[in-house]
Amino acid sequence: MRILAERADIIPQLAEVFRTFGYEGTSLSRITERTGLGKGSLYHFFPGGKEEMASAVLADIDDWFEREVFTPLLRETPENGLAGMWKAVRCYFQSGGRICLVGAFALDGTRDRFAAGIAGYFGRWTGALTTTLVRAGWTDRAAEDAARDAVLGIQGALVLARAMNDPALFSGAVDRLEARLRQPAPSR
Amino acid sequence: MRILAERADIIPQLAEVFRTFGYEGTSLSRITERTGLGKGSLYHFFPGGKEEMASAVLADIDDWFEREVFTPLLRETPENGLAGMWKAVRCYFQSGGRICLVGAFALDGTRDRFAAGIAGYFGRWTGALTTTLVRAGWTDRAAEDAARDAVLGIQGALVLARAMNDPALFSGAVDRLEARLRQPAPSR
DNA sequence: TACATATTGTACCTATCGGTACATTCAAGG
DNA sequence: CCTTGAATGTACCGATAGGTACAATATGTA
Repeated sequence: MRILAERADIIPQLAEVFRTFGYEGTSLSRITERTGLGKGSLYHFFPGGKEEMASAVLADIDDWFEREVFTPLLRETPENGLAGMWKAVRCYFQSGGRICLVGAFALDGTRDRFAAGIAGYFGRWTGALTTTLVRAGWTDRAAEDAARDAVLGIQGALVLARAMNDPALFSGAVDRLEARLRQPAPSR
Repeated sequence: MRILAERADIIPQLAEVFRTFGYEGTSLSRITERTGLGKGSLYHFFPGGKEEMASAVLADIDDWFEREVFTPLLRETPENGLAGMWKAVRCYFQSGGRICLVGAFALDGTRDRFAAGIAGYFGRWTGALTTTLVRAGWTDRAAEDAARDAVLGIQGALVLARAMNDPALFSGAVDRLEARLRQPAPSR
């Protein structure tokens, strides 16, 4: 067994730091402070420095969603896939207590640095959700709109919940988003 | 007439810098570069430095929404108030080409610095919108939920549009949000 | 024109930024 | 053991961060 750190162990801690302070607000000294790892270790695991650290975090998030959300959405029945997605979303974002790092990075200049990863994450999410809704009987157009509205609703709920410092706001919004995707043919 | 700068002239330029780089990513040198004003002028108008600059920008945004959105919402007929809000939203966010600084600040550590202002902005927005919907015949509960969903939808649409680098995505989402508020009694 | 005030440019300060170099320590395999 | 390579701590680098001090300049008014 290893006592020393492994790259994979560090990534969740890095993610928390970036989530807390944003990309620009995250300094190496803050990373050291939160992870207990000096620059020596940090640059050993991530020779590309801060940018590679953030990149690794994004890739890790991407993997998690691919495994826990996107793939189930496409492989299981639409009902199970959707149920799994909402459960995963509530769990991952800790009922509104944790923000989406990908969304946060998208808003400022950090986006340019990770444009491909950010667009890929949201593209595959809305894509998988659209496909699922079509399989559930929605028309192509309605499914695409509804998928975007769901994903964007989650992001907006995270913004609003954090702005108002009220995580319950996230839970309530997610309940309504989930309900909206359950009616097979949209009434509007 | 004055040739030298006035505080009010600087604020929109400051807003653009903060929008582009975020609070932490905005350095004094970048502000100087974009505004053409040296540290002398900057600290003359904003003795509190960067924090006061961002604070002034937030207050300016707040004023604009108060004047152009919240007040009309409460003073005019619900139909006119709502129509005005959607027009103002499309215009202000430049059809998805411009993000909401208040929402961006809410997501990272910057929130703690401006917590009151950020919560106030979103609180007054959802509050005015709730009141308007009640006046339009919605039940209290449905109005409150719908108001939150609309505001959060706008924020999420900005995130998604920027993430996908597709401003049209914002316009489409706003069309649907507007339509959803138009049906007096929600079908669900 | 002369004065008072508002505005601006220059020089400088300390702290910290991201990053590098490298010697040291550690764990495991032969 | 002893070697080897992964992992780490320490010291350091130039650049830039936010901020201050203050002299110089511009402006409106008497």
